[in-house]
Amino acid sequence: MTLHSYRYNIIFAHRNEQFTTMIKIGLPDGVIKEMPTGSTAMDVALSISEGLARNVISASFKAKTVEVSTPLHEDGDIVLYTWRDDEGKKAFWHSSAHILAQAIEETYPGVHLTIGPAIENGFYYDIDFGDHAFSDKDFDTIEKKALEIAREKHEFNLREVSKADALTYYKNNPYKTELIEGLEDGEITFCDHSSFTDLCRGGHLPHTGLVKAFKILNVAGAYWRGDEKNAQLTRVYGISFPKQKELKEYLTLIEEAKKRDHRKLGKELELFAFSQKVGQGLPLWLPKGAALRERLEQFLKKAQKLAGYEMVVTPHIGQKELYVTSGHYAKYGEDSFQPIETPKDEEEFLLKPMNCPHHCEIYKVSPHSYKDLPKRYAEFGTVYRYEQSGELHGLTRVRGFTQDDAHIFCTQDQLLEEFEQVINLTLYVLGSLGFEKFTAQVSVRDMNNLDKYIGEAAGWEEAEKAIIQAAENKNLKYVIEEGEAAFYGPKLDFMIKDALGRQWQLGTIQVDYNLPVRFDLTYKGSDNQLHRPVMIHRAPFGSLERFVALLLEHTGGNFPLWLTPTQVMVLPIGEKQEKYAQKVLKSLENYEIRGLIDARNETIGKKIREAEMQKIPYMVILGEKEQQGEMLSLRKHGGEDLGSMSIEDFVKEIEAEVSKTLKPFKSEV
RNA sequence: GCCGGUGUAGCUCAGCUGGCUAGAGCAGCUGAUUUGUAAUCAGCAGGUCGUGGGUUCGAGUCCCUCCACCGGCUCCA
Repeated sequence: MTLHSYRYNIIFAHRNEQFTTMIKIGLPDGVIKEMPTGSTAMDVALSISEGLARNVISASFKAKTVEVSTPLHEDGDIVLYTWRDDEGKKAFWHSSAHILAQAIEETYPGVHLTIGPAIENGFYYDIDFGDHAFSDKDFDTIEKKALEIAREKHEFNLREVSKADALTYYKNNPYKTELIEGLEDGEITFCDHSSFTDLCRGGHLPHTGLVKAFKILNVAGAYWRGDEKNAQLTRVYGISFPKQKELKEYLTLIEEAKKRDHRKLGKELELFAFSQKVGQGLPLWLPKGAALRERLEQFLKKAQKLAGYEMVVTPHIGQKELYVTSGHYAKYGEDSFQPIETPKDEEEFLLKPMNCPHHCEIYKVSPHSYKDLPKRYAEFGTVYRYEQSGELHGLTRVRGFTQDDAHIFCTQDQLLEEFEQVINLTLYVLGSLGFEKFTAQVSVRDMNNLDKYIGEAAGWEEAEKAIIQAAENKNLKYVIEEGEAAFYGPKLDFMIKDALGRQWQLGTIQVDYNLPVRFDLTYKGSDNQLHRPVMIHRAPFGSLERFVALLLEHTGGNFPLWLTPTQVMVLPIGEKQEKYAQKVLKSLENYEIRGLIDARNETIGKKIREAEMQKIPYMVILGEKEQQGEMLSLRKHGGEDLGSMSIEDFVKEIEAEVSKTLKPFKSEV
């Protein structure tokens, strides 16, 4: 059960804290329960839910304004927050940001504080340190100081301040002054604790003492108000917890994430590499990585063929004019494009940053009738974008990458069905690769700002309806985001959650009303008139680079069996079993099972260890026993011993395992 | 691009405040060993200490330039 509330003054209470007034609690079934004076936060929590009580560290009461999802609460009712609630965490970390600010200000007098909000995991404070370069050497001092402040159990007190008084208080701080300038009398509040005062909207712990663990995670540069034209501040990230143990758990989680970092795994599993000499952001795919890509491509090609796509191939460069026509050149600016030098300066070529203009030109090669639509052109198109150096990140952000791109040209009437087809294909792709948790995000126009969108309103409306209808028809869990549409059309993105609960955007499907106009694409309708086709961009993987990165982090390197580079490692125990090992491998290869033999003169323990580290799903161990019985002993990655079995049974085992994730694609909607 | 940090052998890392010829483990090579479910033993080889410059009697260590990487910001067709 979650209680939602908005606009309140939270006062956190310790679980043993007694309430001095009679409290009414709204229960989910609509019952209002009255708690006598003197009840503790724990009592109250217990009457709400047994399960919740264990987590209660705090409660708020005397709320000024409380709005809840179900109309159970009246003014003055209690709203309980637990450490597990988003609101509770927010208050906890918001308070911690104040403590951090105090610790820093007392250590480095003269710094300018700016803003310090709670975030999803912890909090940060943006600070102008002046000449001091705040770095990890300073963390220790500040952490100790913060915990000292916490231990003193200072109360947080919110008070209203007039604009004039606030400006006077912050006359030496240009940032706070700017913030206050944007506020009106009556909406300015200061929060005091200890000797420290900060401009603050409210929402706090009752006192600092609840913070028992405090850690500064890192520092980073951040522009004032997020604008790169503004001064750059130092952003100090921190996290805090009510228990030391929880901090430890959090740090362990971070360690876990580091182990799954695709850059680390990519190196360890010999999938890809970078070379300073080749250039930054330009990945080199090693044999195992290339094989993985190949398999992904074949997998998608097969499904796409069934879904009626045609493969096309377009060059890696195009004339500048092409991108001027498409509008991309004006939109992204020349700095994003990579020019090609030509022997004579007569023509200007650019490395291809997207495939769509090329596909539009393919569409234009011949005239089209409504009878041959939809046209679905697919290409594994490698594109180059000159990303700023600081934005490059492993395989997720590179300067050269291959999109599993396709463009569908269809009539407005076909839009709904085509959209459903694409969702169908995307779901198939995600499902086959083990992504089970996802939601869809439908991005539509900002209805208050219609000027920024091009194309006819009627078409937009239909497209937005079609997308939502398609999402409904496919039973997707979706949210509608107003104002998130691209200027040229609405879109649907899949938001997937990886194994560590991190959100990623994947498998985008976009409707485009812009390019068909810019390239003057037409088809002849049944009325013998020329009409404008609608264009759909889609890429289930997004790019192979990004997708492999995501897959690595999601699976921790344990790919689905059908995809993994080496499925089986055959391990003869001694020299005498080498021939038999060859025979076993041959039989497996006849069933299209990918295996290798490790016949080195090493102990079986060592060979197993190395196969384990390479995350190879199956290890086949062959000794004298197995050779005599024409059997094999099977070990699964992770140590599970599957005992001995015949080759045929092993093949069945693999085939069963593969078909758990990889199913044939069904093209009907 | 911006702020902060890092860069030592193929990989992971040690090398304190400047001082003999820069170390270790793994990987590699050679030899012994022919092995039963996560590291057999021994020997050998391997480094312009990211790059260029500077300070110093002396620089892996201090300073500057550039390059790359890492954490963020901004950006993401």
